[in-house]
Amino acid sequence: MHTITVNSQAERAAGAMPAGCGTPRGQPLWSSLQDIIKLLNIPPITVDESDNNQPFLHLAFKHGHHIHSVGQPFDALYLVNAGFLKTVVSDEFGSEHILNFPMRGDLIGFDGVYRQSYTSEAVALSDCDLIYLPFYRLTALCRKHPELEALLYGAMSQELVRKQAMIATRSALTAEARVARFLLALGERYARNGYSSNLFNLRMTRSEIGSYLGLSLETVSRTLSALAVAGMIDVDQRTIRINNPDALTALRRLPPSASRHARPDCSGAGSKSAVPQPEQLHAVLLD
Amino acid sequence: MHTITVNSQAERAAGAMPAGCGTPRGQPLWSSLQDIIKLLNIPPITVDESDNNQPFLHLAFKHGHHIHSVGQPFDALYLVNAGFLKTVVSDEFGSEHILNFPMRGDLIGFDGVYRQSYTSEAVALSDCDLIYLPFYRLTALCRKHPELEALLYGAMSQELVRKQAMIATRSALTAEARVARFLLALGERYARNGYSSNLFNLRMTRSEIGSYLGLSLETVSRTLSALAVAGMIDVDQRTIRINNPDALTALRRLPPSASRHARPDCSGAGSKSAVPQPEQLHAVLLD
DNA sequence: CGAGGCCTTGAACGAAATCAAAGTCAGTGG
DNA sequence: CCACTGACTTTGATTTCGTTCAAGGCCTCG
Repeated sequence: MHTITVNSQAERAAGAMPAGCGTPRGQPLWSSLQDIIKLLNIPPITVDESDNNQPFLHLAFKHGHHIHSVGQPFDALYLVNAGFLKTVVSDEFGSEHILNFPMRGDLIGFDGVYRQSYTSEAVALSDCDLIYLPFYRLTALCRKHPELEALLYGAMSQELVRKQAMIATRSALTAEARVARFLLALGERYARNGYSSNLFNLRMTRSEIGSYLGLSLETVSRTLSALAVAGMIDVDQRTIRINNPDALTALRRLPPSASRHARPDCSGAGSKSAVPQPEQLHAVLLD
Repeated sequence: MHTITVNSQAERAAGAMPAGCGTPRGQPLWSSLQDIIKLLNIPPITVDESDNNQPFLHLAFKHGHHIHSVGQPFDALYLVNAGFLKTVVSDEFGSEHILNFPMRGDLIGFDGVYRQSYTSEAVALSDCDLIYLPFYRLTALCRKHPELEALLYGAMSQELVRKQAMIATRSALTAEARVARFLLALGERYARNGYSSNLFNLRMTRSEIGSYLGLSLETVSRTLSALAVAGMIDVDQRTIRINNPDALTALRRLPPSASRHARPDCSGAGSKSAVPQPEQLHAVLLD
């Protein structure tokens, strides 16, 4: 891996670099194709030496900065090497909808391929280290390496599948279930990167979680409190501890029409009192 | 174009054909690559003669039949040449969520690339004529024709952008606005295929529309009635006439939090009558 | 210490879901 | 031809989950 110093502003002004505001990092400035493949959340493959001689640039983005914005000409994907971001679309009224919270191993920018300009914006929620992947270089490599090509098609398809699942999830689950699953999914993603899946820090505000889940920030807050009261999690500011992942997994809405015959009260397992805990979670825990 | 007769069941059993239940059509049995490119809802390109000598097979699917189902091994995309379909995902409770209503020019099956098996199912809502596009053939051609490759990446990206828009739309719009836009979008798609954009037949049930829009079938029915009462459309069973596209376009929710400072009354623009149409659509028509 | 985000909690409201009951239509078979 | 069946649709009444509005508390950072 080389270690060079680049005046990013100059290079980028010259059109060799992204139009965003990222700057090259200090330490590992370049990554080989093989490094990149290993980083992806996808079964890795091996490519030959020769193609590892043209490494890809790392860019650093500070907390709060934009990686790309809506309408900006598309030229590259970004692979997250470190840090935490959000991707956002704005509707015609100006309200924002968060699409994803990318982290290490995630690719950003697929929506720009169509029409050659980004339709969403990506914002760093922490200081980030991203690998800059010019799309023409990527596709050129794909023509040489069918396995890599399969990887790229696969990654785009995966994005699609996630969005499909998101759509289905949103209209099928209650607020409680959505928040519960959000926490679980986040934990699993942290776990994939070597962190704890049970104890972690949210990097985003309640409002951002709400936007992602299609809920108001108040509902998110209330639900977190409710899950905490139920003992499934502990909440301290943005620190979350998951005490009972199984309960969170099982948390669901009384399905639209089914399970209406289920016993209406099953939360009182321990039955600490005759009081049916009226407010609490009107959800059902299926064993 | 060749005109041959094939025993589809035999060929498919031999692995040369899709596992679905489609059968080759009678008339135009094959399409050239160039035909296919022209059919796509994407700026067309031109490919040289040689690659038009290996044409793609057409398959006929009867109303109600499955093109592919969840979990079925992925091997191909389908391009709709004629007919009307729905793509559906089922959640863990068994409830179905409609993702799209593909018609002429639309591609089906991208979700299968990841994991090499379909995560959704596609069902014919009318008799259909689909072009069977084995994915390996497609990608092989893409390696030879960078423009075609761009088309394919672009089509996948477009899918992604649509889903993103869908997510944003669903949480930002009222039932009225969602139905209104659904009708407009459907009309435009018919128009692209040479039909009227103002007078057409819904090919799907209220329930399916509801599933697509994240609404109950009752809400869809009520909303159609309300739009009709408001004079924006006429509804006769599944026949829809759009009388006032502009009104439908302008129909929207009072934005969640924004525009609360906007004048609360701005519908009286044209002010055809002093009567504020009390119940009707409590929506706002922005000029 | 003060200001401004961010978060929590309560109360009331409201959009759409759910429940319920007719009504319409196409196709079937007597 | 017409009654019958079953799927689809409409409409009404009621319920409910989540939003909106409101107020106060907490934490951070300058």
